[in-house]
Amino acid sequence: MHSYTEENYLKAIFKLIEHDSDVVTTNAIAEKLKTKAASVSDMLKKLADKKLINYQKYQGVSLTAKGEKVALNIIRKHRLWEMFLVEKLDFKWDEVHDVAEQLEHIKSEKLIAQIDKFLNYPKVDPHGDPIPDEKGKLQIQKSKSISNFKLNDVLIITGVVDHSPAFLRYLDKSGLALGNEIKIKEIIEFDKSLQIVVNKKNTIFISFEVAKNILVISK
Amino acid sequence: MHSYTEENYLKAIFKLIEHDSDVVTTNAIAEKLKTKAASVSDMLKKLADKKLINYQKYQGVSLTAKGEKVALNIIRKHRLWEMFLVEKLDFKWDEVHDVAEQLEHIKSEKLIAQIDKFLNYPKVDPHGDPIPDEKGKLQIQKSKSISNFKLNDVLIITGVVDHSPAFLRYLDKSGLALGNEIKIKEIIEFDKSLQIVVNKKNTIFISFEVAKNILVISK
DNA sequence: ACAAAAATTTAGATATGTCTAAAAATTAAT
DNA sequence: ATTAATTTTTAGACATATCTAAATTTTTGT
Repeated sequence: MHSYTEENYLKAIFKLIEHDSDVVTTNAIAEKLKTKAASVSDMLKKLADKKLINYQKYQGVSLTAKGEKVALNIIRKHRLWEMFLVEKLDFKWDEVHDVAEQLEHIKSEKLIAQIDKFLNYPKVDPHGDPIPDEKGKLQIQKSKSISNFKLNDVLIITGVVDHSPAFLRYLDKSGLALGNEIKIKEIIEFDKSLQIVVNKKNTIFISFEVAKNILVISK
Repeated sequence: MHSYTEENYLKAIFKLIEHDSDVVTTNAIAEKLKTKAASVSDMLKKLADKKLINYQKYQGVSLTAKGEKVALNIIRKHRLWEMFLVEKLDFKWDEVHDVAEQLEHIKSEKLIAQIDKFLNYPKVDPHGDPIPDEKGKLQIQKSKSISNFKLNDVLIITGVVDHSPAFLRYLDKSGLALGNEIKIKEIIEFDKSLQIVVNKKNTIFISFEVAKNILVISK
């Protein structure tokens, strides 16, 4: 079995690789886990010994098949727990992260299988992130951020990039939720900020920064 | 905040005091936690420094008010999680212990409050053990084991002393469940084993050892 | 291509929790 | 009441995971 800490390192590496390059640097991991590069070096050595990562000194790391399996399992558990908290225990989507960070390390095959069943096998979590299946299969997200679209495009909100409570609360306040339809009404050339119509009703302004952090698909 | 290990020590001390004497010995704790007396001594020093236990070398330990509060909170979480597993996730009563041992250490006030609400504020767990309230108030169990009663007494099963899967599965197999009515039909003098009628239907034999481990109240 | 800057690793410490073996204190027995 | 047995504690190690500071490697800039 893997320690709490090892699991967190594998998850961090997976997430850093997922969106960006194919290799992760020591510093990037240190920043993500709020620890120091020296500590990361130590742990990388340990994970490499266990064949969970591909690691050569100074050359960055990637996950082995074995390491990726562990990471995906943790992510599966994290996202199912988030779903459970929101769907069954009335948590808001900006409140679930820290608790799910703890729950994801509970070791019990049956527990997570039953949670999955109890939730009726959800495909995405409350932030629109896909939930890997028992085998670690992850559905590819085909959504892009709003900033990739053009005037008059009609889109459906499917997810968020930033998961911070501050950002999620801003979306709540602005009436932007998963599943909402938005239409790009105006694009300000100067700062790339946008005017959008939400659910054919309310017109609001969002900055380029916000637009980059909202994931959508064409309607 | 207290570490996972500290919480387990406090819970163990509480449980050892609960039924037996007013002071616990180092060896008793070591046996309960499956560790060595030397390790216990080290930890007791630490817990005493934090004012969670009353401890004088060689004289055994008891919990301070502060330590008892922590212990009761862990027990509350453990029992609520057990209830959740049985009621909502179709776990059997002999399957919940190990998972609840992990879940009880999750740190989130809101989480446990919501689980409590979701279960509609249960008073006892699947084994009939009382669930402490948010303030740590524990309802006193007035039940005794079957072995304390006499011929022709009619009783209701309210709990179990032994929580081992082996014992619980034996009860399932014998048709003995919480809430069942039993009548003492015969007491064998030689070995104190009993013949009992369950729910006015089935007559079964149970050993004195089993009788000691089933808690009941008079009907 | 070489020096300077940045990133990464190693060395040596610290903190937690565990262990074995030895020492000390308590309890039991004659 | 003194010895023997048992229990408990201390001393010294070990494993995990972390840190700071120093050393090393890689990357960048001219």
